[in-house]
Amino acid sequence: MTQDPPEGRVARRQRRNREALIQAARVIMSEKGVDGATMLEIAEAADVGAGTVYNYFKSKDELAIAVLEEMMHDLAQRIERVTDTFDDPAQVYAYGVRTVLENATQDVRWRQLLNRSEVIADATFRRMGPFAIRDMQTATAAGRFHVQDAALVWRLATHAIVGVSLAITTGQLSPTVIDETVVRLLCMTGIGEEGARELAARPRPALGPELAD
Amino acid sequence: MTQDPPEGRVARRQRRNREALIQAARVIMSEKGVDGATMLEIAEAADVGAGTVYNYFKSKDELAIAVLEEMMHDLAQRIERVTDTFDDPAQVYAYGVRTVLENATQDVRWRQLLNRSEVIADATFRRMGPFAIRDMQTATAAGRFHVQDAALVWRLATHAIVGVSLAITTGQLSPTVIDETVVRLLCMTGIGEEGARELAARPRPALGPELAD
Amino acid sequence: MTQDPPEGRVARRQRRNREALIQAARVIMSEKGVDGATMLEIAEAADVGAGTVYNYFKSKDELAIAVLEEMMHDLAQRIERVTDTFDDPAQVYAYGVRTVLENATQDVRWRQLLNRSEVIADATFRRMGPFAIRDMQTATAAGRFHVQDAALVWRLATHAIVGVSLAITTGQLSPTVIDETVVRLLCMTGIGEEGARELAARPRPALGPELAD
Amino acid sequence: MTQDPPEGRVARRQRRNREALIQAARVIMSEKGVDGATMLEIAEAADVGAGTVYNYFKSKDELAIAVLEEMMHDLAQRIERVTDTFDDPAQVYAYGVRTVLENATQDVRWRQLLNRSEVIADATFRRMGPFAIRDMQTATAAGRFHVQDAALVWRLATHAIVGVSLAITTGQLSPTVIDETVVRLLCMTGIGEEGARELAARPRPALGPELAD
DNA sequence: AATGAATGAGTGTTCATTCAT
DNA sequence: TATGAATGAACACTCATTCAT
Repeated sequence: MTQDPPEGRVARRQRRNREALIQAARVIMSEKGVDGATMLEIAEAADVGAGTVYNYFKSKDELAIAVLEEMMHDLAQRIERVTDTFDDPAQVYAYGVRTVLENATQDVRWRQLLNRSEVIADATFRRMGPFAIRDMQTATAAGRFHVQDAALVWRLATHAIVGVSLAITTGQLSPTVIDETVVRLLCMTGIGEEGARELAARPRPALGPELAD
Repeated sequence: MTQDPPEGRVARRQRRNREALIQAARVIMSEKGVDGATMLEIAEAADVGAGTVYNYFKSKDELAIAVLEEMMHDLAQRIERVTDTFDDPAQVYAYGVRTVLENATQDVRWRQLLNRSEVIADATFRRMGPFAIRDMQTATAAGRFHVQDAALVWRLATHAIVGVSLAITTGQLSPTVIDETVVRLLCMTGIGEEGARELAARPRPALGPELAD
Repeated sequence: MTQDPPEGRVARRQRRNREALIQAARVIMSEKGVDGATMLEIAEAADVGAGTVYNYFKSKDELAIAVLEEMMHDLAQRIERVTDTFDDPAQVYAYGVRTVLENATQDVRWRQLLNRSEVIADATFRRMGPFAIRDMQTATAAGRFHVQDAALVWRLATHAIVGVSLAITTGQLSPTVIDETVVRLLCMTGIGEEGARELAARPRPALGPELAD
Repeated sequence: MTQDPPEGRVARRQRRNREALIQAARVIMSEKGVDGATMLEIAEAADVGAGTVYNYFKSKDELAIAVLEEMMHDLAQRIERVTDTFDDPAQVYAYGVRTVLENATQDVRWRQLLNRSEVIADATFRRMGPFAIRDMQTATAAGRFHVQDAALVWRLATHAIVGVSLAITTGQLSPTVIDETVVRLLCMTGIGEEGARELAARPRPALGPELAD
């Protein structure tokens, strides 16, 4: 009964470097935007050589994507922490959908990070998918939702969310459409319009603060 | 009986150029961000030579500011169009404050346009000031507000709005603070907390669409 | 009856710059190879700013192609100077074909300049085409050749030349195949094998020296 | 009764690595040129780690030299195979000189491999020297040549060959000088101009193909 | 005032080489 | 000795800005 071999020094340094790079990029890119951040300053902030960044990320773009995914991971955990106490599994999913949509709309960094919707949608799908899918399945088991292919529903939802949020942040849509968007996305779970409206109208506890680095 | 002395050809072309440049920059910078937009492509879109831009704007930064101000001007007009029909002058101001705050929070372009809060606050103060100040004075005359130096109150409000919106868009504050922020800003007019809450709670008609270029 | 408007100062400087760049690149790239030459040293040798090079050539590659074409142009002129005195028009073409082939094989710079055969073949086709085609047509008119579509024959010849020379310079073929290659290429003109052999066997005056820059 | 002490596993692997590296470099550098080839891809093609290359070659330059020498070794063997059947020992040397000159002129890889003449001359001197010197001595013993210090003559010849070939490949000399160059180099052996011309004029069987890797 | 060629500082990225393991 | 992660110098290329015309 051996444990995992106690991660060698090299592997440890690599993990540290990778994380340090993502954190440094997260801070700097959030401040100045992706274009404003230079690879050199990120490298220096992470205390590695200029070329080392490219041992971990093939390009600045890939680093930006890693930062985006890290932020999504964070968000997912903050959502978990709130929904932990919910009794109704359907409400867990509803809270998640709403929160993701609001963040996509209001956290500039999501857009500042990448201008390409597909990338954001993809990251959202992959990083938050496990939770969303689990929630839908739980709610379906509890008889609240009626979803067969939860992954598909989540795929549809992420693209819809990103598309709408893009339209809002570029002034094509008014932010007031958020409420109705949530209702429509909940309808996709087969809960019925009444149920969807009721879910969407429930009071929503505020999200905890962003995790420190 | 002549009209305004028929603006000479030169002056006409200059106005056209300036406006064309702002419109071109608005479109391109909205799409690609300030950094992503090049002065050359803006010049070409506005159908002027590369160097000509600098006859109108001292730098790319100054052009971005002009675009920001243009967008604020637009927003002010769209607000006017809605509040035109309001009976209560206090509500006019309340609607304006809330709308500016929501836009500052949700329209990425404001931040994408400039990273410096002071500049945004300043532009907001100057471009929307005439309306806001007028509204406060009207409401004061009607006995709803009690404001002596409306310009000062508006100055305070703009900096507060921009600061809070920055905190929201960078994840330091939850978007849910918006409601309370509006109430507190209304309190500054001397309407009293009860009145502020009541004003803030009134239904808000949606803003009209952005003006075409 | 006006002359060409006496080329303005701008146009003059531009021509000077372009030529200076090509000459500088020709010298430096010949010495160190394309990869070994840096755009900055070429710019400095041509006495222009680092960025200016890109006003004339979209990329280093394009500059290398321009140098290649310049060298072909030179070669064409040196061939002309020799063949000027030939009586037999067929011999003019024969001399040209042989000389191009020998140069392609022996002047490292052609290969050092570009590693891509198609580009070399294309440059050869375009820069020497006018001469080669004219020669074939003259020889056809004189009853020596029987060529309908001279451009096509020249197209075939250039690709064949470049392909064979590549094989020779990479050691796949022995340089001794050059003689037979010339004969076969001459056969394409319809002069018949005997005639081709006779043409190929004639003594060949040496080419003059490369033109100074 | 043991043979050569059965080269230990270590020594065997070392020889294999060194050879594999040279072969890999030969192929890749021939394709892309020295600058175009990266040490990493060479290492991978030879199936060793990136750092391992430096246990065998101090630098990329030194590896390129090793490749050059390997190619010379090859060439020497291919020459041997042809001259094996020659009766006149003087002709063996003559064939060798001519072949080296032609190759230096026509095989781009020699120049692509290294830009410094001295290095090429040196490699030629060392790798082909044993054969050339032996041939001169044999021919002297047979009364055909009159050479006292064969190594010196070969030293002179190699520098002359490389110098002329450089001039040809850079367009300073016409390839037609090759014939006369061979004659003059043969004269250095004391065979007399007549003899040299006669030797140079003899038909030359083609070289066999390059050895596969 | 308008033009667009010239400029050069600044950036992302590559890669030969080193070195700790 | 073999490894491959780390390094940083070097380079192609972009683009805001200037300035001669």
